[in-house]
Order: sequence, then structure tokens, then C-alpha cells
Amino acid sequence: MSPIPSRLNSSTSSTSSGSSTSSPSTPYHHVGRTRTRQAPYIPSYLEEGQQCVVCGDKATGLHYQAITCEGCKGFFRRTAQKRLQYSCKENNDCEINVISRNVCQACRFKKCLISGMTTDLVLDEQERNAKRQLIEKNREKKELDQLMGLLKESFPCLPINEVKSIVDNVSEAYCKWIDPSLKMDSNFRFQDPVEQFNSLMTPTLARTFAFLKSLEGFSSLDLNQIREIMTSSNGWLEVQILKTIHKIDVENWLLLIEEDAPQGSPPRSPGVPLGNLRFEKNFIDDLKRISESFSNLQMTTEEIALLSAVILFPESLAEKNPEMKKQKKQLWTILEHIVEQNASILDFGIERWPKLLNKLMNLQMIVNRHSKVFFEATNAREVARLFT
Amino acid sequence: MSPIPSRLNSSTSSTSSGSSTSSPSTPYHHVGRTRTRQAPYIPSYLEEGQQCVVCGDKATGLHYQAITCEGCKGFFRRTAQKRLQYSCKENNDCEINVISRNVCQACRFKKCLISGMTTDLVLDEQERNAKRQLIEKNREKKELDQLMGLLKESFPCLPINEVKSIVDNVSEAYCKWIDPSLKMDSNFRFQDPVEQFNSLMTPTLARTFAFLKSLEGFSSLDLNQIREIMTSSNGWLEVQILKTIHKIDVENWLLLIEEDAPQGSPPRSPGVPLGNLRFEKNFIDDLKRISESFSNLQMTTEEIALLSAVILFPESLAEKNPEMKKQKKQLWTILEHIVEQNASILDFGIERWPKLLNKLMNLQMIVNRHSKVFFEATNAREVARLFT
DNA sequence: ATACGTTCACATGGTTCA
DNA sequence: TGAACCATGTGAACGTAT
Ligand SMILES: [Zn+2]
Ligand SMILES: [Zn+2]
Ligand SMILES: [Zn+2]
Ligand SMILES: [Zn+2]
Repeated sequence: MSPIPSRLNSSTSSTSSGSSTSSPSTPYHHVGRTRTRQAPYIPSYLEEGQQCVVCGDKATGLHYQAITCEGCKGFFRRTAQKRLQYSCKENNDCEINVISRNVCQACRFKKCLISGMTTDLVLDEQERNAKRQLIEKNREKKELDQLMGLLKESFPCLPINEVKSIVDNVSEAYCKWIDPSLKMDSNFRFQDPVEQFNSLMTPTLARTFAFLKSLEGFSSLDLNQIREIMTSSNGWLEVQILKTIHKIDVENWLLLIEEDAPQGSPPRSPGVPLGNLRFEKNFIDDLKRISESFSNLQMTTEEIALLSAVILFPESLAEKNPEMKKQKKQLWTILEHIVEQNASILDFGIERWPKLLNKLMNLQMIVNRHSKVFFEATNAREVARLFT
Repeated sequence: MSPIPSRLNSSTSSTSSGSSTSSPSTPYHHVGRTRTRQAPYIPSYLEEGQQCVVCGDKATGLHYQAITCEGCKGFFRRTAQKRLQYSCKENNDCEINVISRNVCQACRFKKCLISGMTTDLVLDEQERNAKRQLIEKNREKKELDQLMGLLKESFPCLPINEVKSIVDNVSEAYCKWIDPSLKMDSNFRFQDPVEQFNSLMTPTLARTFAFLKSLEGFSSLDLNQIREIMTSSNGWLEVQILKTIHKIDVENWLLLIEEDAPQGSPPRSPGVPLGNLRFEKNFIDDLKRISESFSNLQMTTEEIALLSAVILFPESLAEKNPEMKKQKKQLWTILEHIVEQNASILDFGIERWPKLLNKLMNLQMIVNRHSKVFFEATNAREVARLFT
């Protein structure tokens, strides 16, 4: 029914907690405007026209263990959530009906309790938070899944179907005829390499995606734009490699990553010898060269982060949108500034900035030269190790 | 059983619903509607009215090693799958019965475990995936078998695989050379035609030729033969027009092509109004007529591909070479069968095949009537747009 | 025949915004 | 404040592989 304003209209400062939530992304850009207002849902167990046990308004279902209207539901929740204390200006016996219910909050809440509503069912701060987080998480996941779907179309890894089927057949035959005991883990071993590739690369892409979105002005990009960005350049690969080469111990050529030890082996290996990675020698050599080259710069975390941002910043966007162009320029400028500032602090020559640019070019060339390597399904596992 | 509200969500009454909510998705479901609700299956080892060891509701069988109801089964599975952690708001000793089971998830799960349910039997993500894939695979196989069976009836004489591979090959070649937009995953333009011809002809001709060449028995044609074929009939024009008219939105008379937006204009035009094309009105009108005519047939990609193949198949070759003649005949036969088969699937009248032939004749007449249009130098640009 | 996962209508919690 | 909305947990019915 129509809410009747009265007396304590002042009430609470009202809602407006929100903000932060980021726009709900405009679920549907409707054209039709019509949006058939769908009939408010009523649970099937309610009789026709059943009344709210508190105020007699039209009930909409069980709420906090009592059959109530939307109004009493909301009132009760707000009261319990914020632990509000009301006091009656009369004799604690105000009548509560659909007209008068907003006159005395104290008596309304009292009647709620008497009518069987229980605050136990009101989620407390913590639970509420958990719920919000869950929803946020799911939202992201959903978006990511969609993106992954699009990405899969855009750069499918090289399937190598022939190899796969040969390997599968031979292995399967082996297990079947020669060593049946192996059959157990066949699930694991014969998993489709393409699937494997996807599941292994997803975390990496997801992180890159999240990083990109966190940059100013990128949060509102839609999925297709993101896909375009991710596929139209090797930027994300370059960023990953940039990260990786800073994890290489150039003295001993160890890749310093934490891996779960297989079993019973020493708890933590100090690192993986580069030679142990199953890539072609060519690639490993380039990796060594470039990581040695960068190690001389002693880049700081901030510098790496900024560099990653500009690498990822899609040129196409900058060209289309002057605002974005300005932003990219700004990032470059800041980076330059910091690099040179650190140069003097680190007692570097004056050449640090040009050197960085030079090395960056080198990095991009190398990534480009080997870009195929990253998409071979058979390499997926090693690539994932590299990018962990 | 009987639902009672409580903490989380209450359960439902068994009402059989019938409500019309139906807002979300509403995927394909049976239309039969009659569907006598068959008695929910109960394993034979259960005694009459045996109870769920967790909540006392009616048990439906062994689930994860304990005799439980459907509710506890689902609750346990979800919890284990998502590795959920609950916490009790009371003293970890909440009573669990059919009424209260939804009050405290922590205690419900605890009771599940105590009652002998084991998470070992809950399939993990990977196993679940494997299962899904297996089911999917089997479904496809089943469908394929059915289709094969259908084809086999239609072509008792021909090896069934051959028919299917012919259809597949022609369709694939068509998508590759003539109309890439048909292919789901080909967001990227045409395959580059063989270079040697590329320089000698317009891209359209080159692609049409490539299509022809990919047909069985045509791969060895040399340039001169090609030229002869291409010039001796309007086949290639007909094929291109056939493609084009299937890109026309007959509601709004828009030609649905993707053009690079000039600059700064809206990123993607929904289509080009036919009237915008710089052809004589005569020609446009015929185009409208013929495209409307074909749109009624709702031709599938395979049908269009096969039709294109037979249109392009040079009569001269068929006459000279009995082998080729047979092949052409075969293509016609396959096309006819598929068209009629689809007629029944699409709930078409029995007239689909004759109608197609009729419309084809019309198409050829129109192309013939306007053939001059395509070769006038001043029209070159527009023709290229049309055939993109 | 059995016991897995899947599907989806439903109920109900929180959230939004006029 | 509360009408409309969104999102998630629930469980009955169901589809399949073993
Ligand atoms: Zn009320
Ligand atoms: Zn009062
Ligand atoms: Zn139970
Ligand atoms: Zn408890």
C-alpha cells in the first residue's frame, strides 16, 4: 500500500552506503523501454490476499519467520541490522495498522517481535559482508568466463591433434595390454591438451585482465574491447615475461619459483634450473640474455609496474580517444621521471632511461620471435610454470 | 517433506508448481507437458518409509555412503564441491531434523559427516568435467549416428561416409572462400587466395576460383581452363549474388556487411540500406525481389554451399568427361535429398525442392539480365561492396 | 538397478532508489 | 520507507554411466 508519511519522517539518514559497488554495468541497454513490470512474486503457499501479521497490509511471504508485508520486512531488517533502539512517546501500546505503522517505531518493532519475527534470521555485519563478497566474486568469475570464451575463439592454442591422438592411442593400448595398473590415472594423463592449456592459462589471463581493469579508465570497458586488447598485441605476454625475467637468478640461472614439491622431496627447492624447463634451447638462451640485460638496470617494483601498465595500454584506444592518449602519455612521463630519479639514487649513469627503452624493445622482439611457443598446447604446463 | 521456514531458505511444498513465473531463460523443455510425473525412484533395498539418517526426512537411497533424503544429498554435494566452510552461531550442537535442517549449515554438515557421509564420493572439478565431456561426446555420437542412419536411407548405394564428407568439404570450402562470415570462428577475413591467380583477377574471382578448385576433381585445372570456365558462363556471378542476397535483411532492406567505418563514425554500422548502393533502381528492385524469394526457403549453409558448387560446375567439363558428369549428378542428388530432408525438419511443405529450382532459374535470369552492370568500370566499387 | 551430477522452479535474504 | 529488484541456496525430478 502507499506508504503514509508521518511524524518521524526524519528517521534515519537513509541508505546511500553504496557507491563503490561500481556501476552494475548496465545490464540491458533496453530499447523497448517497455520493461514489463513483472508482477511482484508471491509464494504459492499464501492465500489470496493474506495479510501481514504485523500491520495488516498485503503479505508477500515469510520474512524472518512471520508472514509480513514488504514494509515490515524492511523495517525489521533495518532495525535489527543497525541495532536501533526506539522509544514510544505514548504508553507502549500504540495500535499498528497499515495507516499508523509509521507513527511509532518502538511499538511497531515490538509488534514485529510479538508476531513471531526473529532477529536471528537477519544477517549480521559479517555475514552480510561475506555475502556481498561472494556476489562480487561470482560477478567477476562470470565476466571472466565470458571473456575466456571469447579469447578461446581468438587465439586458440595449436591443438596438435595428430600428436595427441597418436600419444593417446599408444598410451591407451599400453595401459590396456601391457600395464593395466596404470589405468587408474589415465584421467589425468589423457586429459585433452587443449583443455589443459585453457585451465593452465586461465589464472594468468585472469590476473592480467584484473590488472588492466584496475587502471584508471579501463574499468568500464566491455568484454569485447578487452578481448580485442588482449588479442591484438603481445602485451600481456611481454608483461608476463618481464615479470619472469625478474625472477631469474642470473648468477646460477635459476628460476626462483615456489612449487609444490612432488613428494617426500626436500620441502622447498631454492629454484628451478633454467635448463630444466622443457623449451627449445633457443628460447631459453634468449631468456637468459634478456634477463641478464634487465638485471643490470635493477628496476624497482614501481618501475616494473608502471612499465607493465604502459606495455599493456592499447595503442588503439589511445588513438581513438584523446583522453586516453593523454593518460598514456602521462604514464610514460611518470615512468621516465621515476627511472631517472632512481638512476641518480642508484648511482647510475645518465643513460638509464634510454637503456630501459632499448631493453624493452629487445624484450618485445624476443617475445614476438617466440610467441608461437606460448600457444603450443604441449607447452602449456611449462608456460604456466614460467608465469606462475 | 513439509517445508518449514527457517534460517536459510525454506524448502518448498511439493505443489507441482505450475506457476507461471518462468522469467529466467526458459530453455527448451519438453512440449509434451503431459508427462505423468513418474514416481520418484526408490532403490529396492530401502524399507517402506525409511528415514534420512541426517534429518529424518524420507530417504531416497544411499548417497555418499549414507541413507539420506534428496535434500541432504544435495546439501552435502554442494558443500563438498565448493569446499564451503560454515560456522555455527550457537554451540555446535544444533538439532537437525526435517524442520530445522536449514537453520544451521555448520551443524547440518557436521551431522552429515557423523552420519557416515563421505566427501570422497563427491566428484571433484576435474572428474566432474570429464563426466560432462563424456556425456557430451556420447550425445554427439548418438546424434551423428542418427543422422548417418537418415542419410543411409537416402543413399543406399553410396558409402555413407562419402556423402557426409562431400557435404562437409563443400560447405567448408564455401565458408572458407566465398562467405567467411558464416563460419563461427572465422572472425578474420578470407584466406589469401593462391598468389598466382591473385594478381590476375579480382579478389572475388580468385576466391570463387579457389572454391571451385577445392572441389573434388578440380584441383588439377590449369589457368587456361579456368579462364574458359569462368568466362563461359555467369556461374560465378550467380554464386556471388546468391551469397549476397542471403545477407540482406528483408525486413528493413539492409545489406548486412561489415565495412571499415570511415573514421570517427559509429564503430559498427548495422548494415547498409539497399537504397544507398549506387545501382540503377531496376537492379536494386530485382535484388529485393529475389532475396525476398530466397529468404522464404530458409536455406542452410550446406544447401547454399552445395547449390553454389553445382552452379559453378562447368557443363562443358561434364559433357567431355563421364567421370565428371557422374560427379555433378551426384552433387545434384545430394542437394536434392538434403533440401527435401530439411524441408520436413523445417516443417516446410513438400514443395521445397521445386521451389528452389524455380527460384534458382529466376536468379539466373536476373543475373543474366543485369550482367552488364557488373562489368562496367564505373560500377566497380559498388560491385566490390556487394561481393565483399 | 544404482548412485552420481544436472536442471530449474522456488523462496527468501539483501539491495536499490524514488 | 517500501516496491521492485537481484542473487543464491534448496531440493524434486531427471539424465546417464557403470
Ligand atoms: Zn506489515
Ligand atoms: Zn508507541
Ligand atoms: Zn535429510
Ligand atoms: Zn549449529
